[in-house]
Amino acid sequence: MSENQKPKYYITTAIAYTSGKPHIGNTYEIVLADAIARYKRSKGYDVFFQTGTDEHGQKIELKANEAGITPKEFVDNVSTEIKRIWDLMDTSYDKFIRTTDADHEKQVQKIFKKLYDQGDIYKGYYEGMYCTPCESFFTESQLVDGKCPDCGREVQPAKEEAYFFKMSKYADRLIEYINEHPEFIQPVSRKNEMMNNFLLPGLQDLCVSRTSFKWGIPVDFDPKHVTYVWLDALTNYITGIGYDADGNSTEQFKKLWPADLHLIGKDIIRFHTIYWPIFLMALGLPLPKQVFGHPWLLQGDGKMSKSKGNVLYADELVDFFGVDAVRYFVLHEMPFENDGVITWELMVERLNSDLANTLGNLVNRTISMTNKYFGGTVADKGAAEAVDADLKAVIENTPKAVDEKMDGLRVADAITEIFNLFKRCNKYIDETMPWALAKDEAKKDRLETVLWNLIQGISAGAELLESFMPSTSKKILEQLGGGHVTDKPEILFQRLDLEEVMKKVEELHPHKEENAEGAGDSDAKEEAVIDIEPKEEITFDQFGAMQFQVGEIIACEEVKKSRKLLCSQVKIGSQVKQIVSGIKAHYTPEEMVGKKVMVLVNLKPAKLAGVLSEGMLLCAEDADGNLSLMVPEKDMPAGAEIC
RNA sequence: GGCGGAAUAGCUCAGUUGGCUAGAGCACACGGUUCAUACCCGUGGUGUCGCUGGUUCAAAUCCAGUUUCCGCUACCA
Repeated sequence: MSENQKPKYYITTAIAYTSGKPHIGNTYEIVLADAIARYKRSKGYDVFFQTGTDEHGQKIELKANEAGITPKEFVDNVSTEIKRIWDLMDTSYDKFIRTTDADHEKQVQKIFKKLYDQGDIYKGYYEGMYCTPCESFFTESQLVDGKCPDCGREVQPAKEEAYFFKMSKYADRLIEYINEHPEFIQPVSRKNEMMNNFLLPGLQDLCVSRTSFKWGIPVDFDPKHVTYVWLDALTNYITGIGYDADGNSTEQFKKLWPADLHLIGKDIIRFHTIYWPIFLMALGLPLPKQVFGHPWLLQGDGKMSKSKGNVLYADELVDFFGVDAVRYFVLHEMPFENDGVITWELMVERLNSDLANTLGNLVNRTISMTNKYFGGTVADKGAAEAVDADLKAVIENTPKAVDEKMDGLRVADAITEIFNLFKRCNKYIDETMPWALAKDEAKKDRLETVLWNLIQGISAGAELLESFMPSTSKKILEQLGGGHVTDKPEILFQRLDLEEVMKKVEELHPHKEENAEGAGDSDAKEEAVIDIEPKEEITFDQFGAMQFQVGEIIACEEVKKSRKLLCSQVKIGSQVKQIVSGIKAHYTPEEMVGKKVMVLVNLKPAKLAGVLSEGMLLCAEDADGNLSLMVPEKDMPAGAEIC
């Protein structure tokens, strides 16, 4: 079959945002995509697999500033690191695109212009409350008690020039498309969320330019604007394969587009199933065939947090377990719809149970017997027995079962099918008892046939494994050698002792215990360091403008309509103020009553969830969002000024 | 508040359009085996299938109500 006759398959991952080193959760996506890409290649598809990095935006501009380097230097570093990890994970991408690539930037500018010229993008005003020092717009609802959520200063109603995309124009066509293509959004449960929350209620036009930061692709006909992230990032899927907005797209583009699968995280489904299809409609391009919003891989012991030292990185896991074990884990442990969990303990358990015991030991015992009984070489002697039939049936059926699972993107289930074959091989050994056959010279042919069958079974499984654990697949096939096995079998997966692993992990990331007693204190303090974005210096007058007093909570109840709010009656001097606070998750109304707390009293009253709030209770917040009310260290009367 | 999903063995979950004694993996226990990385094979559950009611010859499965958890969203920290 020539290259041209092969059906094409274009698969992409989301491009990784270059704000920092990707953890194992981010790394999962590229491994999943790689498994699918390798599988499709094995099925005879002409696969093009694209990944890359998303490198623009205000956050990166800020991070680069902090680091004292230019944004370009910053993203060069991070992008290199990301690529290093993708390579470490043995992923077979064909193209690694960067949104700072010159040809991408040029096309984004042309796309912007084209959409503007045809009237889909128009110049309008981004209206809202503006904080001058922060150079940022906020909607009324984003304001914290009427002030800038970043710096807490006054904001002014203002409008900023911005470009918008007319989303509503294409909404009906998109609704129709989604209804006619039920496979477009995967898993299907996400389809309803998009329909009910966005499409059916009516789409808002999307702001596609910013003037508040510089690190982006300038709008060439209006250079004080930079292209806002989604128009810049999403278009990588077409610019990376040679799209040209003037109609001079490459042959490669014509062959590959539309994409067969966009593999993305569940958090960005909306952008890929609403905005991206609409951009494509506006450009007159066909829509991608499928968007799969995969679930997340989460830490077992609570939220990932750098201060807890429990962030897992792919390269670290690889140091302990090896590339294929990590690939196996993330692929096998990730269900189709629910989030998966990864911990050191689970990782060790999978490695020992599935990889070392079931698979590694199987290969090892088979090679050992082949060497022991036949000097390393066996052939099919045709001494079949009834018991062979079932093994052969499983060998024959497993590829079909894997196909079925992979067609539905059920990667974890596909791997399970392969391991069922290995388990069947182990059972076959017990059924045939080669060591017993070996004692009877008359059964030599039978023994050789058994080992031959076994090698066939394992080899079949190893071949299927190529998509998921490429180097293990290769190693097994090499060791088995199609009937002439190696005389020195290499241990594929060494069993690990959980306690020893945990000890090493402990050395690598000293775990911080929660109990705040005695000697543990210094550690606890060290981990508790929280750095927040420093705000601009203020004058004494500005400080003086805020009035803080001690307030006594005399009554408190839940705000029924909300999830987070408590409504307190706070006695301050001779008056009582009603204050609503978002602390339901941390305090019960009963606990609140009687507390004397620090109150910002001259804050402009605001309605929260329809309830009037006439001030603010001050709290300390840790890295995990736990809140603690500020109370006076000595008993003070309600109304005492805090200064 | 709106829309949707989930609740099944100690743990993680399967259970298609209602149908025979409700399943798998892991963990645990016991038995077998010795080629092998103390490995492999087999056997083992009293599970009120969240709770209450309803439809039916028959409900884990369908309907109504209820509790808890989750997702998206809104509002809001």
